[in-house]
Amino acid sequence: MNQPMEKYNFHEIEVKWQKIWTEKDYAKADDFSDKPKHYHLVEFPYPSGAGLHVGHCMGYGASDAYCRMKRMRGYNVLYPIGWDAFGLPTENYALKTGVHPTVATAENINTFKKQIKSLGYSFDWNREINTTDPAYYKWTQWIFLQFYKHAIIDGKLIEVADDDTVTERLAYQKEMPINWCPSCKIGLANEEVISGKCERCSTETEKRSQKQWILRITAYADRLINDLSSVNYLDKIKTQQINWIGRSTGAEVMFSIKNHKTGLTVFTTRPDTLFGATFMVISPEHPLIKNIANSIENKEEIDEYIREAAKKSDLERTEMNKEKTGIEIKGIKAINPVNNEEIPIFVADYVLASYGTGAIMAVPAHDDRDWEFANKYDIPMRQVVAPEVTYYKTKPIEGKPWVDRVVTESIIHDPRTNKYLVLKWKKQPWNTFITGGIEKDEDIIEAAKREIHEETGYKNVKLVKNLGITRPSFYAAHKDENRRAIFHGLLFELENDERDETDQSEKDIHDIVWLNRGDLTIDSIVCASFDYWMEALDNKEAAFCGEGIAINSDFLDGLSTDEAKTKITKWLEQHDLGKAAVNYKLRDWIFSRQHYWGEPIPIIHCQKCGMLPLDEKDLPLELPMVERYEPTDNGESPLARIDEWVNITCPKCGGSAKRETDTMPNWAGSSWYYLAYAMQERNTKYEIRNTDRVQPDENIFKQKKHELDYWIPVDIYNGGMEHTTLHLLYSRFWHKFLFDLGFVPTSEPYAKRIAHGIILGPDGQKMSKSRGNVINPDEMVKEYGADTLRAYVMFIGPYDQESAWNTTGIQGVHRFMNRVWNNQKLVTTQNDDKALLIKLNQTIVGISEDLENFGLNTVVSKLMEFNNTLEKVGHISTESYRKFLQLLSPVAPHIADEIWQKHEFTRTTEESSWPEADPNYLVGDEIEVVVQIDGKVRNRLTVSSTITDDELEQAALASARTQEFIGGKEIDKIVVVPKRLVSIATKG
RNA sequence: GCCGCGGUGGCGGAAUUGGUAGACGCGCACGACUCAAAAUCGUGUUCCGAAAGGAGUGUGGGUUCGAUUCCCACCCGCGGCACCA
Repeated sequence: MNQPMEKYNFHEIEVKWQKIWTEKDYAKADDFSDKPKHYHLVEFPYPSGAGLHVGHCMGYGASDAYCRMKRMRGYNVLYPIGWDAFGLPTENYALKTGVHPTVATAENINTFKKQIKSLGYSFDWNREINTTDPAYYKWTQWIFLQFYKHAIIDGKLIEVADDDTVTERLAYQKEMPINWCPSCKIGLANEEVISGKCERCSTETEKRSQKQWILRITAYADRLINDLSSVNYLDKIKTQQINWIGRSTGAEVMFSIKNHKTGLTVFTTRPDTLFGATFMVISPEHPLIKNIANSIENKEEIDEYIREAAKKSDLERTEMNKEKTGIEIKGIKAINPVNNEEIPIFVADYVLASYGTGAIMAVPAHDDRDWEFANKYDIPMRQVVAPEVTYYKTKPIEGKPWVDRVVTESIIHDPRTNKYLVLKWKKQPWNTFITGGIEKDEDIIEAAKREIHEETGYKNVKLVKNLGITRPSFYAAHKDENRRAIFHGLLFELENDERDETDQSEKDIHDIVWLNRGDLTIDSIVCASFDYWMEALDNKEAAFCGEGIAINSDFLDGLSTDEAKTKITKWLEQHDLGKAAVNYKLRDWIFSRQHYWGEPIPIIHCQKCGMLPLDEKDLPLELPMVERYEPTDNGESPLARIDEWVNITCPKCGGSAKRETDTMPNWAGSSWYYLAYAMQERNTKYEIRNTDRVQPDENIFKQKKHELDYWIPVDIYNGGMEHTTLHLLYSRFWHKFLFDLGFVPTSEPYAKRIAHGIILGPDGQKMSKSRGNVINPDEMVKEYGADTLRAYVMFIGPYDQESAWNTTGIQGVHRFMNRVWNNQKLVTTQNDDKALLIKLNQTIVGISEDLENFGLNTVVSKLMEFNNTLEKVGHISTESYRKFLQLLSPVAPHIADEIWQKHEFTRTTEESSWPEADPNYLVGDEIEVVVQIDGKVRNRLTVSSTITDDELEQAALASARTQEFIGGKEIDKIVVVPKRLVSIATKG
């Protein structure tokens, strides 16, 4: 190849190879093979009018590189693509232009397809799916019907008869307040409301009551948490799922209401604090208000508050969270079942109707929200948990006996001088507050006063504040024992100077000193509870929400929080006053939308027979053509306007009936699409259509059982971080349901989930049209080529982090491609230099590992490093060059194939196998070793790579430079790290 | 507030079973080519210092022969959740 190098004409090369790959059907996955399978899923795009986004390139390019490598390694790879095409943007477009969504979708898909193909991604187009294709959504509807026809009872899936109106179906209809977006005119799932605003248009949502279809995802809540332990997701994703489901364990407690038969049941995670409940709160929507309306003395006031609360949008309610409001229900009292205390009941909107029982017992001393509320409305608090403190100055000593005590610790304040009294000890270098043990049955205040009198002589002190109760552990040196003590902190005020002479024995021990607040510090005073007392002293106390030791709680006293929870729950169960209970933040999934462009819900409403599922053989229930797409103002779907579609005869009684007019949400079609890919090898072989050989009693999942058994689970699911809660949770839920039905072989759909970061605009801001910082992949392909764009999005930064687009960065990668192209001329028949062979083999090892771990930025940098070495060495053998092209091929497949072909290798790079490193060429003959002296690098030695530790140590010491830095000092220690370094520590 | 993640040159970022900090790329400087520019190629580029040397991975402490990596405390940034009892 001595002719002058022709220019790197990437455009020509890329078009050429894309055509060849398509003709060869290179990416085709085979159902069943002797090869190991790899099912690699990327999130299928929503074909919007805006076209492909560089963010898509990030995910698809990374996965494409991975899949190409896997194919070279001999895997039967399934890497499919399709279209998640139902949804609002297309409907809005239709609304504006009158173009039917089907037409707009087809156009958009065309554009997307062209763009995706221009990037050379190796998708298996034989398995392309489209959620808006009736052949596809037939099965989305079919799965919905299965939800309707089944229930989970005692953890088991059972079938529910059509006329059964009692059993709780997995799909059910219910009148309920929904989040209504007045702009989109659509009901939103809780998940689609972001801090009170519509996820799509950011309009404030309203509450609206409407009949809605709901999927009972909560029936799977525990499994959705527990099964996370069996999958390989990023911890971040697992945590997000767990938090979203929000499982809390605790107890339900029944409070009775004085002079009423009705009770009030609450859910609490802290039943151990039951003795500290000083009031109760119910949500404004709570039925109790209706049930006992006649007993309420301030009914009007309450009604007004409820009306106000109902008017508030979710946004207002959350914004209001700075200041809690509420109102006491006068005329009724609740009775605390453990001590029969009468406590007031409030209505307040900080308690949510939708969580737990919609009512709480309020324990202001141990809950921030209750604390705030009690403070505002001046409700008494009672501490029932003492925080445990281990005193840092005198830590308990293992092996010493433990002694329990109850102690008062008093701080005396003199308001005239604003100083605090401490005892300055004579024999010990410390100060203390006035402490003393409490005798049996002695009043705490009296005991404290007695102690104050004994130790200071002051006769007239007045208790001004309870500083709290703590439970410190410490070592008491004078008795040589460990102590666990309940400390009562008390603040007294000195009323006058009237004082008795103290005993000589007291005078011998300590003096009395008055200090300013500023001189009371944790170091100057021996006091285990110092921080707690000072917080209270400075009026900065807060609810103690942590765990500790139960106090003021009768039979729970002395127990740890965990022990107390167990004991009180048992007690409640024994007395039929409550039970252990679990609650979730996760709500059931509101599954209906009042829109046109979605899957029709296949249900029939007959006046006589009630609700009926559409017969499965009548699926798919196709969307009718309409003229107008606007949702109706009363919130009904546009389908409700088409009389000839809505009105049908009841399949059961033959009378008049109506179709359900709600459609499914955007999430429906994507909840099972990965199964559809696996069930559709090619259109010629099998089409998912109701017109072909599906028997009435058969379904596609049964027919395609072998294919599903072969492909499922998805081995790697790569997508955006933004879908890691909702879509992932929904599809896991559907999959578990299908697993229960026996249609899929695993309980989890995705063995591994990875997520890529987003690409920001060059300004570091999220790309958006309005900011004008959008990078168009088409333009990048035109200017630099697909290979450069592919390599650049890999090189841009760590795969899972967000990164900003850098215009000069892509130029740098393009320069690399050009250099790769030009370096073809360096291929010779000469033998390779050893240095090049070593670099090559190290690169093979490094890239293989990095690709496997999605360390894509370093894959590219390692290719660059090798290229740099090649340029320095100046020549490369054909054999080594082939290996380099193979390593390059997943990242930049077009240029790799083109050069490969020019060098007249048969087959394409992809058809070749992944190179193996030669272990003989991973380390050179000579290595550089570092000598550290007293922790600093002082010397570098070039030694044989076979050197032993002893030889290395000797070589290090023998070096003149080493000796110079040791400078005659005595050597304390020498550490040799084999073939890496020698560390010499000198004395002094 | 709670949970999670992170903080390394002028910039994006490499390197963690503790073992040469700054790979690779960008930018910048100088040089070659050119009438000139762009492109390309070469050399250099953590900071201070002429050098010897010293300092250095958010801050402060600790463990160690040795810490970006481990431990403690703190500061800052980002992401998620947010009155979930």
